[in-house]
Amino acid sequence: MTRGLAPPRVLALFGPTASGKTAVAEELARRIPAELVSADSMQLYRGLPILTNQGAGRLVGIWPLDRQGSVAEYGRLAHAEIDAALAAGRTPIVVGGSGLYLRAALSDVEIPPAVDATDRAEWERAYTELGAEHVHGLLRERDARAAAQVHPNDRKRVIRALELHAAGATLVPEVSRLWTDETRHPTVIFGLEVPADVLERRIRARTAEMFERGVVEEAAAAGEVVPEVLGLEAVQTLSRPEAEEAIAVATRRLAAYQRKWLRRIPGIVRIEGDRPAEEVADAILEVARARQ
RNA sequence: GGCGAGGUAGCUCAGUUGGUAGAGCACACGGCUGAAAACCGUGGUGUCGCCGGUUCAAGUCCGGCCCUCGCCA
Repeated sequence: MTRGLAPPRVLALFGPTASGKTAVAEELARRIPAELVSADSMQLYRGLPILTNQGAGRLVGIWPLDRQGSVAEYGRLAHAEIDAALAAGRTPIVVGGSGLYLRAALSDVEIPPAVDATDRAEWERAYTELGAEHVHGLLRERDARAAAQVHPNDRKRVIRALELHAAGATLVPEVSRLWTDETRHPTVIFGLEVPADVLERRIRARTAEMFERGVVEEAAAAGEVVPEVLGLEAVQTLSRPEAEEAIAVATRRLAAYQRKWLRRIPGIVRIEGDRPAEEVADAILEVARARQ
């Protein structure tokens, strides 16, 4: 089979860590001319390929570990990759487990602008010196809608809302387009879900495998990094059994978190059960073609 | 066998002069438009090792037993 897909010109695959996204994406790429585009906030970084489960695809390992990336920046890169693939007659398959990143890749929703770093530092100081309630009160006077949405203890968002207001923008737009089914191109999004016990087994196996593949050396070489990568500190500071346990626990929690995002994505087609990647890939193509 | 320490939530542990069992982590649910594997909110899930005694009232005091760890034999 060599033809591409149209009108659903973009496919997206979402699912928890260890749900088998990567294997399914690779099966799809064998069946149609495709380009895999990662929608994973951690795989963007270069230097921890084992710990972050990097596979093939665009937007994998593109940033050094000492930089602070952002969704907005990722979104622009993803748009360019998707459009380039389409221009080349290939089907972009967006694969990832970060819900916000997936939406940034598929939609053209503008994520609010950057602000002056000194502004942020000032709000940080105000938050520390005057207290959460006081600063939240300032936000209520300036942007009541944002204040209603953000808890006073949510330091990051209170500060973000204040700096956005100062820049003439808002954290909470009157009409949100982020979690709608709007996409830049006709798109079908698939959500992979596997039973909890299967996921647990795969997480354990994958964690053990990381150590076989040399995650300890990888982590030692990385040193101190900007993004908070799951398990990095554990691998650097704990014994292997302790680190394996810590990573398995954190990965299980991450998978639960990703399941929440999966349910939040509008129009997602859920594929459930513990099925071989070939079978899932066939099912996905069948649904995608039915929408042509 | 003797001496010592201990047994309380899934885990690690706190619990004062006896007065409605509680922290962290885990877990569950929810929020989250420059960090999203981040951040924030809510929730205690228990035969206090077992049996008996004292007491209005026992995780707490008394007696016996069981189990774990350490040291000595």
